[in-house]
Amino acid sequence: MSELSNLNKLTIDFYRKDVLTVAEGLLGKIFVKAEKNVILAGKIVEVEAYNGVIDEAAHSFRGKTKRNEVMFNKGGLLYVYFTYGVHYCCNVVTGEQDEGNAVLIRGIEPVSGIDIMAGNRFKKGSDFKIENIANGPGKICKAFNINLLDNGVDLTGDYIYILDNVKIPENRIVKTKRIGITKSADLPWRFYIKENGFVSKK
DNA sequence: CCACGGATTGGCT
DNA sequence: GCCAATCCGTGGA
Repeated sequence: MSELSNLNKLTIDFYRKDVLTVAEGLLGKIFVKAEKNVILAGKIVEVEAYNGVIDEAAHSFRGKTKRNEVMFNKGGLLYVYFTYGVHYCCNVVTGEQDEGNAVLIRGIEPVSGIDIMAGNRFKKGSDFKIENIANGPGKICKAFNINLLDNGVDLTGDYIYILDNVKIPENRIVKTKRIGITKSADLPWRFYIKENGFVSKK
């Protein structure tokens, strides 16, 4: 992969597309959180698409609420939600106003600020595997220190953003059913990079 | 009002 | 493999 400084930030055009197109397109891109003194960054290796119109598993399916209102904006925002009373998960809002579409980020391969992310995830001094830092949606938010304060952040800004990178070829992408849901469970809307060790589950 | 379960994770049996 | 953690949205009484 190129140096991060050589990569361009994804622009609004990327996000205002169909949710499945954006989901697949996000694979291989570099998710970045620029904190005061450190850059946290990693390659997106696993995602799931959620559609507010035809997908009962989407938070937006039953209409706008305080929790999910960010999902109904135009694409290009970060949607963060709190679940199981314990974890945060982060999503990329896609498409047009009031569609309620978003892509859940489920797996990230750490690239920069790895020691900081490990510190966010594990007790100081404990042994860990780099593969286990951000191989799951809750783990990603812990590693990147993302919470409800970051809900609605503009991804075209300078705080949390995504860098363009080489497109993952179609034959390197695995498409399967989504994980951990019971409604609309058969939709093949999970995408991950084949044989990548930072995917949450096989 | 109350009960239930969720786009999860990690610890313990 | 099982289950607690622990908040909040949803649905039924």
